[in-house]
Amino acid sequence: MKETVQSESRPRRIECPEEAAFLELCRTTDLLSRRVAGLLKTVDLSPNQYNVLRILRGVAEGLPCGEIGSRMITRDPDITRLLDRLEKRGLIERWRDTDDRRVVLARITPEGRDLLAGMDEPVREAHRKQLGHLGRERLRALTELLRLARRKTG
Amino acid sequence: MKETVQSESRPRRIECPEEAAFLELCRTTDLLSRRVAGLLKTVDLSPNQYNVLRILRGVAEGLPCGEIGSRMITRDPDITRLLDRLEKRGLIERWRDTDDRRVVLARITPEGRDLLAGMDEPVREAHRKQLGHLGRERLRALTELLRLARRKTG
DNA sequence: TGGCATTATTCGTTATAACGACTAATATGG
DNA sequence: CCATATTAGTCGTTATAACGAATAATGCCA
Repeated sequence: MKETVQSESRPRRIECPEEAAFLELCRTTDLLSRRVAGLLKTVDLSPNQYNVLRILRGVAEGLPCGEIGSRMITRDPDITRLLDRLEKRGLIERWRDTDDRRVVLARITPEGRDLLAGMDEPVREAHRKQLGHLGRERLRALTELLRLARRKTG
Repeated sequence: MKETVQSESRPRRIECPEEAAFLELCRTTDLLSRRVAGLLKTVDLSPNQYNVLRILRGVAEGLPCGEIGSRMITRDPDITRLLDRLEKRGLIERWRDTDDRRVVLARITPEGRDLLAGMDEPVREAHRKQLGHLGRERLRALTELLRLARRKTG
């Protein structure tokens, strides 16, 4: 006879498919991110700093701080400090917009661009090593499913 | 004529499929995790603490600290402190194994179990809201792809 | 012009992750 | 029995995310 009420031989949680997907998502992202984080650490960049730089690399004219914040879902004060650190290292620069003098624009510097460029190949290589075995078709499917997952997030 | 060497009208990085998948992975996990993190904060649990509790819930007999650490890819000293906090709140308990007296086993307490149980429905609900629109078939495909992605991680 | 909204900043706070170096207790194998 | 490995723990450190409250500068609108 079993001990107590809830000690079924296997107190298995029934997992709904959404939860299962979420868990796999976390595990996978965690695993993959660790390697990238390791790479970034060799050049003293936090994942968030790296993200900001990559965002800015895509926008030659520069971006308002608030815009960066909203892309990263990070609050203004935290963005300010994040940018402070990057600016101190000369990886970005900030200047006040001439039109609307409330906004401060941030732009990646050539130094920042170089730093990123140096990471491009190692990062890509890491991704290939970690995901390459899926093959082109599955990668495409995965990417598409993820995009779809975010699409209509309630 | 364009300004400088690298100012193609769109300095678009060519993205390899692995990298594209990785980025989608990060974005999606980030988005979904935030909501869960918000839920957890209402009961003062960090995502990691929540993870430990969930791991322990699955193992009635308890688990050695080192085993927890390796499942979470976290170092021993950090696990110790993580468990400290949980033990202080009475959510887990630790005791020395009788066989191998070096190992300390951790087990979730009824209080911990209750706390988790209280979160089960809200968490699941959140997942359903965020991923339900994919539908059963796509969820299954996504889960499977992710599992596959981790399988042979180089 | 005055009042309100927007944008960014400054300051302070807390919790946490992550890392390194070291110690203590116990096991194991020669 | 001794040397070494294993398992946890202790201590200290740093960086960071995340949050709240408040301020400054500017734009906008009535």
